[in-house]
Amino acid sequence: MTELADKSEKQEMDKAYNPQASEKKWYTFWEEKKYFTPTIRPGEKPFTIIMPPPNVTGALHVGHALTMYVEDVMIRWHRMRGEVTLWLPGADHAGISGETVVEKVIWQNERKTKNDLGREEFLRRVWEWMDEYRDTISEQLKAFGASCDWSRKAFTMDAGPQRAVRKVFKSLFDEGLIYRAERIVNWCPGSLTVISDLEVNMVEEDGFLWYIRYPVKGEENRFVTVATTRPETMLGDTAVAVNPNDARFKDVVGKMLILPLVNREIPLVADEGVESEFGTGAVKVTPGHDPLDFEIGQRHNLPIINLMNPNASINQNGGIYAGLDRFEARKRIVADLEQQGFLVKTENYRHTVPYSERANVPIEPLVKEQWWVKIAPLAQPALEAAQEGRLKFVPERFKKIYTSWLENIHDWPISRQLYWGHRIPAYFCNNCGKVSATAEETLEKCDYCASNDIWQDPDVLDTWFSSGLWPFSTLGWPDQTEDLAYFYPGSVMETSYDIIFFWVARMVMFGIHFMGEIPFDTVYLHGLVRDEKGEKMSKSKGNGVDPLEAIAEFGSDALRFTLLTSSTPGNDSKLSRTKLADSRNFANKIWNATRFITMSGTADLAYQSPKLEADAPLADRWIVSRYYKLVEEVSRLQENFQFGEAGRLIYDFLWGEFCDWYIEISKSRLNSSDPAEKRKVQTTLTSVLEGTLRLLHPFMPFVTEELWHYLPHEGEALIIAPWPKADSSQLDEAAITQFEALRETIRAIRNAKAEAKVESKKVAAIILANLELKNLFEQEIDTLVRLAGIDAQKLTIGNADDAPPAQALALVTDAATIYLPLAGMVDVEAERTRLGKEIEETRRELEKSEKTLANPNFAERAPAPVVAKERERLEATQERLAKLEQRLKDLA
RNA sequence: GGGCGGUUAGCUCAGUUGGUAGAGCGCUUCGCUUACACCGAAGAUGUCAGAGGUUCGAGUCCUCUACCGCCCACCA
Repeated sequence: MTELADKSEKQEMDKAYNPQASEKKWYTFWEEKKYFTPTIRPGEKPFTIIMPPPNVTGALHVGHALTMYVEDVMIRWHRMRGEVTLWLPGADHAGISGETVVEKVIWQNERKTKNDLGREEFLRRVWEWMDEYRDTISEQLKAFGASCDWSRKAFTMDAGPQRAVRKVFKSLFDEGLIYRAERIVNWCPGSLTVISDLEVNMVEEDGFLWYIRYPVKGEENRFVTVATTRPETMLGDTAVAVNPNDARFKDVVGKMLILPLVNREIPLVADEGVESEFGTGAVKVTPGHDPLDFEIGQRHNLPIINLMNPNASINQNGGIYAGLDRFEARKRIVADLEQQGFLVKTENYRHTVPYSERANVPIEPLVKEQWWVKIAPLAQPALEAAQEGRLKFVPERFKKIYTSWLENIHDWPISRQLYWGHRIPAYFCNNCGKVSATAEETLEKCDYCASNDIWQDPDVLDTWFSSGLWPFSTLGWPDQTEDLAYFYPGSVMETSYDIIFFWVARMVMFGIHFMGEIPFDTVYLHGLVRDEKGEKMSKSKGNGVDPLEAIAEFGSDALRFTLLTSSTPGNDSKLSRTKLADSRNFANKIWNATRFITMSGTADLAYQSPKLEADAPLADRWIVSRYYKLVEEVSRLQENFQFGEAGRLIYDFLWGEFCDWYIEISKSRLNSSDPAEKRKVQTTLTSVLEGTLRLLHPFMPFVTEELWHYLPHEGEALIIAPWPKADSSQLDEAAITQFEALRETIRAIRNAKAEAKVESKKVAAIILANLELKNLFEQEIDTLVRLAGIDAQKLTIGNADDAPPAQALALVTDAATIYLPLAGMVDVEAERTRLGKEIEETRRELEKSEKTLANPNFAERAPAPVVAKERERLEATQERLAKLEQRLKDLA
């Protein structure tokens, strides 16, 4: 290992950063050194993130990449702060989608369905698939640079989590919080299972509203007209309902109607649930296939007719329509109604249709006996945790979304008619007819009559049931393990905002119920990653960015830095190639900065942290001060989960200040004939860079780790190097303002040269300034000469009141007045115009300042520092204006 | 029908205790200065969606409006 490190120290650096070479090398190094595996230190509060387990249904997408990067930023940061840090990785068996994916593959290869194979064989195939893809996912996580503890990796179908699931089922069953009931459920005719409301998407579609008249029994030519979007369900109508306050129907309520086509008698009932304003005010009631109708049916004791086969074709209860698909039946029924004179009219109608999220077909509401979780007793404490502020949300607005969902929560149907998943640990007894639950792998005999003539429920549990236990099932629960005691509750739950209900809420409910504590104190929610056009990435659209491809082309750090800096918490972001290229360039920039510094011969330099030295040159004091400011800012932002902003600040510092200015300034001192002088500047260069690499490490772990080993350092790896401490004793505010003056001067000269299109690289210059700044410029002659492009022989630094030269460009800054006596620059007229423009601009600024200060309320109410600053600004502007005006006068 | 988010330079977006608008890309003009052309220097461009309000002062707080997007919801 140290061999590896030594090698990078000695090697001559390449001209450009090569991510591929570095990424594998360092990940292996970190892993072998076991940096990802925390050492439990009793009494110390650890920082813990349980990774949202990706579905084992294929490769990871960019959304996963963002998840991992955000979590890894937190993890690496806390690890560097010296905390016991655990990031526990895992994978989810993904119930329906897992089953569907494997079904598809088998169908493609063998033209066989899961039923052809049978439960056992099918499950064997699913396991094969899962084992393969779990490895793929692990490989991808490694490519991301995820510093998670592989020794603790978990899978929702592992023996441990399986045991946890049974234990929870059994407990809730015993507490009466899991019950079995016949209710209306969302049936997915595509995947042939029940799904929860959360798995249903409402899709707006153009459809029709059909008006059908139902004859009133025994009254010639009297009808009640209903409006419906689903005429085919009329076969299962067992009533028509109207609002009890609807005067139009007062005298018909209670009478019987004749159901057209079927000729069955059904009552006209009055129910509050009916909106008089809609349609005709009368609604057909199909308790077997509509949620509202089901409720009306419950209230009025209406019979339930199930019309559909599992694949949503009409069953034998549909009479002559039996065997038809529901949409085919719709056409026929409408045609028949029309033909027989029952169809009053057809209106175009835009409405929402419930679709199964998984199979992308309209769901079919139907009545089925299912297992349910009675949710209110679990939801209440989860709600309170948020309301009382124990559970925090980042960004805060999601708290409201979370609480309002819990306030209106419905019972949770948990059975799924699948093979793949946690088999429901409930057994039916053929002898006594009762049902027993167990926490064991199998149950031998009925809990009630001890008969062994029992059979297990064939269904499995909703995948979110096991996901909800994730924060403690991964730590060994129900056993009281050391991990569980130490790492539960976790610190942050980081995930995408679209699974607050599915997952976050359920973890909180189960966590409180079974562990007595919320499973984490902070929920951090990131947004969706979209494509360049802002569209949601998806496989079907083919617009998804494959993170591995992006990594291959730009590097893992580039993808990470891009995703982290182009988003703010909770907001969606767009990913584009130009952004990726930009981040790659940044990695290359710091690579080359390091290369430049080390090429000056820093190999034998002893490590030290950036140090402010009173007698050091201005630039040194400046960059060290700026570095410590950065440390403070970045740490603060990390604390507040503002990773994007933190990353951007480091970028700006490294590129805009360290490289553009400090390295440039350092060049002449690196060439100094005085070895001590060279050492000094090298020390500042390496120490500031080393410190900044630490700050950057969570944002670009690979390149920073690689570069760190080329620099003087302490310890064996950057990943475990201590996070820099902010230190106000290392701040020299004066150096910052002075350096600013120097920068301003250099920029002014560069600007003037560019605008005047000066050919020669070095120009003559006369800089006039007040005493303090004059001294500064004299000390910084070398910097001025080199960075502004001044001929050292033709530089004069004088007092503010020295006589100005006649033939020269005049540049007025707050720091100084600079004269450039440029050859051929004798166009007095042009110079006058230029000065005139500048005077005009300065006057505008002055006016603004004067206006603010003239307002008596400003001085009275604004805080003193703000007023003082405004005064200073006014004075500086006045001075500048005076100088400009003087110059204009002199030219005449 | 409720609720939330967005609307800032041509494009993509920052801008968290309210104090005279920023970055990257793109564009223009220079430049192979011994780290980097995945580079350097200089430059241009904003009624911060609109209207009102609070305030000495509003991109930032409040109200309303418009457009875009999302979430929730049993008008068939």
